[in-house]
Amino acid sequence: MDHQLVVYNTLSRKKENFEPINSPFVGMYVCGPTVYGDGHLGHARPAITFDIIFRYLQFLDYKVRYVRNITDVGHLENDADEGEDKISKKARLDQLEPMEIAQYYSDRYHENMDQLNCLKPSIEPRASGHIIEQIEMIKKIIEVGLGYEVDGSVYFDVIKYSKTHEYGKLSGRVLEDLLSNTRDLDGQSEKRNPTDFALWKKAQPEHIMRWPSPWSDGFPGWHLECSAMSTKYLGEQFDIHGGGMDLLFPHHECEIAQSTACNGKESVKYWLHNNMITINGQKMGKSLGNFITLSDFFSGENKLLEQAYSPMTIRFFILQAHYRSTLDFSNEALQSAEKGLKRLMTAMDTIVNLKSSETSTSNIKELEKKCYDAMNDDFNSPILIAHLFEGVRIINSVNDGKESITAEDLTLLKKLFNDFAISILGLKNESLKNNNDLPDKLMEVILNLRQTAKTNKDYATSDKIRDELKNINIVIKDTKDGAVWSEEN
RNA sequence: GGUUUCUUGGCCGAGCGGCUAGGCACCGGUCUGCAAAACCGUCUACUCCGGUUCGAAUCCGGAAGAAACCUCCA
Repeated sequence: MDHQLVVYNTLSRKKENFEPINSPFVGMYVCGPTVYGDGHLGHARPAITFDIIFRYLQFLDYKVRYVRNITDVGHLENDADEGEDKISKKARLDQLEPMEIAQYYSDRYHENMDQLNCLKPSIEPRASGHIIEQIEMIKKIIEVGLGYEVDGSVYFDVIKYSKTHEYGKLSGRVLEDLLSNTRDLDGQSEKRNPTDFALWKKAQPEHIMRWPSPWSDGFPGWHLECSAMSTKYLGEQFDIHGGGMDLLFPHHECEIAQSTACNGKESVKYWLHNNMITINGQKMGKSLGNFITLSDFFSGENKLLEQAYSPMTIRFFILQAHYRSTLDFSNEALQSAEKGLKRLMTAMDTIVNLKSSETSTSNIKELEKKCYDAMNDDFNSPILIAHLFEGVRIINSVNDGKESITAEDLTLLKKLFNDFAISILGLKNESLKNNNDLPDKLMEVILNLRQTAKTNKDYATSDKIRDELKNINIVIKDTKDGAVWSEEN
């Protein structure tokens, strides 16, 4: 089957046919978290967005190398020289080694990602493990004359770069505007121009995270790691670079400048950006302090939450909106997502026992095509989900005997749900049926019923329960502390 | 202030010039010991004002409102 996938490229602001540089191989780099705090709902968005992109590309038989970094080198909180970085600050406050902070929060992040059923990236490089690569990159940039050193720090010369390249092409910014519109310069910058950005920063005495370099003991600038690590693992040119829209400027713009300066050519073919999750119409973010952590969602322990929401509810909620649209958080929206997901999952249980007939009242082939079309149109998961609900309607109608389906169509329908709901959208049934605790929980109910019967001296019933369980090799033994059960072979 | 984007029914959320998006909620019905589920049906839309067009939620112009980025943020 030949499916033309179309993706929206931020660089061209258009949908483009997806054609890998070196098919069937696809390289995808996504900006990961800075690990100095618990992951919140906003972090789930890119993770899930690029998870379904990863899943779908693999489903289309591409060989995908998916790289998502962990930023464990603290970025400066502000551009002033005496700025402290986020990880160091947290470490100082908690009296821990910065790497303890980074380790703790990356573990938490991974746990959340597993809960959300996000596949692990192929490579998850850490910035701190690639200091050498970053230093080499700075050397190259200085070599080509686009980096300059001032007192142990190295900056990228944006003005000079823009003479031969278009700085601002990704975010649609014009350098002159940037220069005239930059906010207050916070004084004492060593930079030649306010638009220049740091490649290497000399560490102040109190700065704990530091590495040696030809220029000073310090740390790499905050855009450099992505350029260095994407080049290392995906090559000088690769297919997809993803991340949140808030990273568009300056982060990704600077990445382009660095990589281009270094490699002499554009490195990324398709730039993909997910939109923000909002709360009361405003972006949910760390700096605004209006975020709700993923763990809070799963436990329900947050003032803003009326109840707990399972990881799959969160996943489904996010997938019900297109990744390039903002998505507004509310309890009402999450509750309807929860119900919708349940309906979908119930139908997937129903389909297993569905009976086929001579004829079909629905066109499953066409439904399948619509599902492919939805995903091929820039990963339109909400449309895909709408089509899956059409499938749900069919399943329920057939189950009710109001519609019919042939054996062939039934097989196709099962495959459709398996492919699109499970493999591509990465949904999974969280119901008890797929829960390992189920036997224990069921036996508890049965043993309680039997105990009630015994208390009522209804020994016929209590014996019947014991005998019938014995028939399926479950043995009940009455002990002083109550009944226990075990499996006999 | 600059750049970019958005404004759809009770809520969420698709839509890219003509065809019911979908989910949740509501209402009516079928089914039902009760409850739930399921099924059928119904009802609420395209911020406003102009224009292009046989025809616009969809294209163009204007107005109002909102957001993101311009500083770390997914």
